[in-house]
Amino acid sequence: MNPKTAVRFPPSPTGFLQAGNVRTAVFNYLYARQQSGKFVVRIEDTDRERSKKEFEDNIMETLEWLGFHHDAFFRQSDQVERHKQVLKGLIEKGAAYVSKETPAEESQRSEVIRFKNPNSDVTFTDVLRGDITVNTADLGDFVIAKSMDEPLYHLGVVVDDFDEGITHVIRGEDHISNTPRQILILRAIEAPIPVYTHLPLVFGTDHKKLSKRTGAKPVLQYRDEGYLPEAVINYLALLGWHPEGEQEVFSVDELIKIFSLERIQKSSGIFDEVKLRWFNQEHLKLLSAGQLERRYSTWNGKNPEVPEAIWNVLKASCATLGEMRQRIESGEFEFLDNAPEYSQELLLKGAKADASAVKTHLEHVRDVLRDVKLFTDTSVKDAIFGYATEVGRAAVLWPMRVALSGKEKSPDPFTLAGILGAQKTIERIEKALSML
RNA sequence: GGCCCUAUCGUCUAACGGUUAGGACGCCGGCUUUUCAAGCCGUUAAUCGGGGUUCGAUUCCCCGUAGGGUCACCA
Repeated sequence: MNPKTAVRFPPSPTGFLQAGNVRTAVFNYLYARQQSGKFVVRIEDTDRERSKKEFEDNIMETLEWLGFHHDAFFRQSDQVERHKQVLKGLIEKGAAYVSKETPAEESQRSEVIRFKNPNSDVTFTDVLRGDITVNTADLGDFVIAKSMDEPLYHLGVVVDDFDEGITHVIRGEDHISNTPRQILILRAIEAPIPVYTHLPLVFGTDHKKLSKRTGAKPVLQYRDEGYLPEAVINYLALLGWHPEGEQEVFSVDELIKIFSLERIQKSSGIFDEVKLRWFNQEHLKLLSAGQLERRYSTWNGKNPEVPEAIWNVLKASCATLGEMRQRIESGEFEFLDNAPEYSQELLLKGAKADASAVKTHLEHVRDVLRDVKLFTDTSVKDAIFGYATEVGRAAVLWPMRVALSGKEKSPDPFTLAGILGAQKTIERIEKALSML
């Protein structure tokens, strides 16, 4: 670990983690790992009223699923004594003061701690946008604590970032307007100013900041639907950031290697679930049949009973593990174990040939297959394909496929033959023959 | 409304000031080992508007316009 770089991901446990939050986590994590720096997770629970344990659990479970392991973890509520100490120092210096108030609302205190605003221009440098100057005068003497024991957000953030040695603050651009007042506090406690990178926001299809209301799902729901964490990370990383070149599918390790703050986009992006699906399917395809089966089993909690070759079929037609489960559990592949029932009509439907011709073809196929020594999908294909091409592929392949599957739609006949093996394949062709 | 940020195909994006403005997703079409997929090939589609600067602006500057963010004793 390189102490030169430290970043943090500080969600407040007032809601579940959705794609917008998680993308911030992705950028922070990628940057931390690339720099061999420290990735700090901090639960911002200074608002005791709204903070809920279930949300903290959701946050930690999401990070765990993504594989974003932290190098340090703490809750802001554990730092109250430290915040109190800083508050005292600030008041002694005259940088803050206890202010008597007339509560406008019932929940408000008659005494709060306000920061003495110098009412000046504050300029900071954003990695993406360059210098940003804001006049803090219209902020007034803002409240930094409700009481000595109840620090508020800005105070907590600044002190905790300082204590953790945070060097890079990578957060949503909705925090740009918070930055000047945080810098004011930073100066008052004589803490170094971190490098700021304000990320463009992630919008929903309504072009508004992603939120629960606008249909943002908890990211864990994508896990439940059968998305792979590496696909979610890949998609989110490319939402608002782009490497050089035209490659889009990357492993997490590759992303860590090539990520750069400088190439982050300045304008907001819309979360597109359709493209996420595509990324997921691409990552699914990267898995071998064996790997896929293991991932599926872990995800589904039990071992599926389908032949290994089916995983390759599933990969070509499903974008998520959930879709695979649906296909498997619908009984679609039961025909592999039990000889299928079907009508003569279906057997001839796509053959573009009459019954007697089909009969001749299937007899030929049967005879040829009896002589195939090493019975695999490719050897079956080698044995039959030339003949099929000669007499018309549809006339041979369609009935053969129906004979093996009993279905209008299925994997191709060679794949099926390979899965079923010589005996079953020939038996099923015999059965079809008996129907003609 | 004040302050701040942003602006390339529907979406994600590429393009040291000089490209027929490129790629990806989706859509549509075609090809194929019949069918459903996958794969391959192709089509459709964009520089917000107006002024500058420049031999030359997607690119730099200004003004509009549009979108967004933020203005708590929330974070």
